[in-house]
Amino acid sequence: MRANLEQQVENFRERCRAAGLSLTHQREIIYRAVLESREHPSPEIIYEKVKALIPAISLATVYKNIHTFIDAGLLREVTLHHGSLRLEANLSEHHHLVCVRCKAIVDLDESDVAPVHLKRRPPAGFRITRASVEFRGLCAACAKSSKLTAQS
Amino acid sequence: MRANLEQQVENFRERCRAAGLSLTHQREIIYRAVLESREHPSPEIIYEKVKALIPAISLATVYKNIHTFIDAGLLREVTLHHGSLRLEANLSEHHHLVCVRCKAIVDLDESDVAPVHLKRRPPAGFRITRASVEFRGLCAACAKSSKLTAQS
DNA sequence: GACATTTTGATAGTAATTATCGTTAAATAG
DNA sequence: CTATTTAACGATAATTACTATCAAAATGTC
Repeated sequence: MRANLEQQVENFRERCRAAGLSLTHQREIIYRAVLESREHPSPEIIYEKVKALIPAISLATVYKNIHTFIDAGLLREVTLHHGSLRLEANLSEHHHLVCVRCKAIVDLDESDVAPVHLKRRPPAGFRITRASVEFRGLCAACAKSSKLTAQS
Repeated sequence: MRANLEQQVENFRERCRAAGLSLTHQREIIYRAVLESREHPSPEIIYEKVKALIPAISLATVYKNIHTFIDAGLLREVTLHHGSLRLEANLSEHHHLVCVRCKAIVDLDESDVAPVHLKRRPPAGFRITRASVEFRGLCAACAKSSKLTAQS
């Protein structure tokens, strides 16, 4: 279940202090905008929402704080590969192992993973055509070169 | 197991003909470049590989053909959200339902999906920190407005 | 092989994101 | 509570990834 909103915001303040981040008005409004969104918003969407409350805010501030929050583990990116299109020719069912640091993708055969299935009916007429698992973690090389600072 | 390369290329030619696509030298080399890649390449990487064989090729040709191939179902994009960063504040384990057309993302609670686990040992020292399932399909609104032409 | 149609290459244009830098606000010392 | 230090902000230029345009070249068909 979803914790109550003000509680989550208080937790946010706590974690900012713990991470040595200044608590600015802009930061709290940006974080709230993501918290209150169900739709996994893009930076542009967040910018629009925040601008309704802080008309003078800069788009750059939104981007900077999004990254600050990701680095501090307060927000998470839905995909680690948003920067550039990544392709595959393997059209058979399979799964992926992704390194959160170097973004390398390794295929896992379908048979390597316990069968995936949705226990409930998908929401409101959604027609599922495919299911694949993404395992995130650190590849051997990245694990060696660094400690994991923020989960992704 | 991986079908042999020349067989896959022959299958590619077949499917191009079936889709009414001209068989150009550029197309075959681009498709081969993806086929021969283990690393789920970006358009830039493909461009570099292809340029070694066709020095005069244009980057635009690479991009156009990648999209032609995706539309024809010959290639698949690893993530549907490479165009723009998408965020979430929900840090607990959960899964996603994604519409291949409108790119909407809906959360599924961890308990809605049968437990995910890797049956074999992850390759070469990879440390997994998280596993999540992406269900792809068409949301109700998109299913109504169109037929599914290419799988993603 | 000639013609109609696609595709290609060069390049200009656009969207998303990042860097720079002077100004302002937050944190902390006194 | 004021001054000082430091971090963050806002404006905007720059960059990166991608897309559109269009004349020239290659493909497929008859």
